[in-house]
Formats: sequence, C-alpha cells, structure tokens
Amino acid sequence: MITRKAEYAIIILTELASHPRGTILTSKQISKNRSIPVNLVVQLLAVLKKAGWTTGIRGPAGGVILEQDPGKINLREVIEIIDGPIGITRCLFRDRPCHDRSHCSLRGVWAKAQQHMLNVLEGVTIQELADSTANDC
Amino acid sequence: MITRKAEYAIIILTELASHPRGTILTSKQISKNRSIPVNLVVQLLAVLKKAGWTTGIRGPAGGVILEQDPGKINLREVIEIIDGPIGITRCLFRDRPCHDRSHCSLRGVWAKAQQHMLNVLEGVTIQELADSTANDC
DNA sequence: GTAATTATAACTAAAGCGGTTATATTATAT
DNA sequence: ATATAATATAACCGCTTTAGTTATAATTAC
Repeated sequence: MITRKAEYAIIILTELASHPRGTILTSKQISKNRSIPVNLVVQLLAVLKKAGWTTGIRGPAGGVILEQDPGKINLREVIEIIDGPIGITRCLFRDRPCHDRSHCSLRGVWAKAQQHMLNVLEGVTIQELADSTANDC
Repeated sequence: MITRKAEYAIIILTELASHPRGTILTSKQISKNRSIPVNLVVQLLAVLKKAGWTTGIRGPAGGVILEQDPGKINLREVIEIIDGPIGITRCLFRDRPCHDRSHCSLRGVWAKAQQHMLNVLEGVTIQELADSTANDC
C-alpha cells in the first residue's frame, strides 16, 4: 500500500508548488495549511531535501524552498523516495521472485497490473496537482 | 498490498482448475504440489468454501472439489474475498475520504490508478492461469 | 473404533506504519 | 552575547497487520 507518509510528501510538495517560485514556507506553515503533524513535515522534508527537491534555510526567517520544477516531479517518484520501491505483491517487492522461477504466469499478471497503476502515477506531476483546487487530503 | 494469502488462494484455485472437473484433491496434496503450508491451505479453503467456489468432503477419501467454473472467477474477486476490499491508499480503503472533502484531486488520482490496476486483475481468470504452464509462485 | 480428512477458532512472533520525543545546529534580532 | 526561531537528525514507541501455528471438534470410510 502507498503509505500516508508518501501522501503527505506529495501534499507538502504541492503546497510549496502552489506559491510563487522561490517562496519560503516554514514547516509550521505547511503543517497548518495542510493539516499534517509538524513532526512529520519536518521528517519528510529531510527526505525531500536529500532528493534535491527542496532546500532548507535555518534560523528565524528560515524555511523551505522548492528547488525542482514541480512539472518535473511525478507522483511515482515521490512515492518511491518516501516508501521505497513500489510492489503490489511481495514477489514484486523484496522477496525472491517466486521460488526463483522466473516464468511464473502469476508474476506476469502482477507485473502488468502494477505497471498499469504506475503509468497513471507517472503521468501526474506535482504541478498538475497544484493547479487543481483542493488537495488537502 | 495484495497479501500472500490472496496469492495462495489464487494458486489453490488454479491447482484445482488444472485437473479434470470434479477431481477431488486433499489439502495435503495441494500443499505439496504448490509448496504452501498445509495449515494455510486448510484456512484458505474455508474461505473459498464460504464463497461457494469449493466443496469439502470429510473423512478418509475426502478432499475438496472446485464447484465454480474457473473461467468465471477473476483475480480481483479472489483477492477481495481473502483480503477484503482493495485499496492502494488509506483514503480509498478504510479511512474517511480525506477529511470528508470529496473533491480532493489527489483522491481522484489514486482512484484512477487503482482502477487501472483492477482492470487488469479483473481481466484474468483462474482458468487462464490454469492453462498457462507454471504457477507455483 | 480407528484413522484420515475437513471445519473452525484462537493464538503468536515479526514487521511495518504513523507518529512522537529528544537533541543538535544554524542564523536572526535585540 | 543572549534569546529565539527555525531546520537537521536520530531514536523511540504503540498499534495494526501479516503469515503462520496450534488446538480441537466434526465427519466418514474402512
């Protein structure tokens, strides 16, 4: 399952993207605007920073700036950066592929189903979400 | 995530479907043929029976018979009978939809991604898996 | 009656999830 | 300088789910 943290990360990026480029927002502001626990905002921003998408500015009057073009961040990327590789079943995820037999037809079905899901997620960017109206899930 | 038990259930049904209609197989045989812990086979057969897909015959020389036409059982059905409703995110699953706001664009994306995945799973039947070669994941 | 089988429920260890707590670091304002 | 507001980072914790086990009862062929 796609975790809540991944959802939060997407929402955080969307919040940043819904302000003029270069705007500084604090964790507290993001937390308040989007109803996400502050601690989680901080925790997730650390990961987003590591991905090179945001920069942190310390001290009072500090905050976070969105560095990457939100039109170039798709949802799959965000999810995988937070949750790790996506896998709708164990055999697509961390377990060995089905007792090491590579041509199991069930595995093929899983892979196909997952790919169709990922195609949708890859097709949506943070920018597009920011352009829509309500995103505070 | 689609659980291992759901996968097992699919494999159990596939095993049954890969024998002539009306064939009686014991839990032990299924377990051995497909490398699934016997206890789990028994546990899962109970659910499959409740769904009306299999019948159990007690006593020695007993076992299980596939009742439903395997061409009429698709993977989504099996998964949902074992795991409950599928949801790739919490907001599509058991939580309230996003703070009760129904037009959150993120929710729409999740729903679309999930639907694409489900379309694939609905399009594959137990019969089709039984017709392929290797399924013992 | 014994053994082989299904039927059913309760239990358990391990992992993952969602979130909290604690502490350190940096920079501004006075 | 000192207090303060902010990010940075790591460790921790309770809860739920998962995957599997254990135990016991019911049925039936021989």
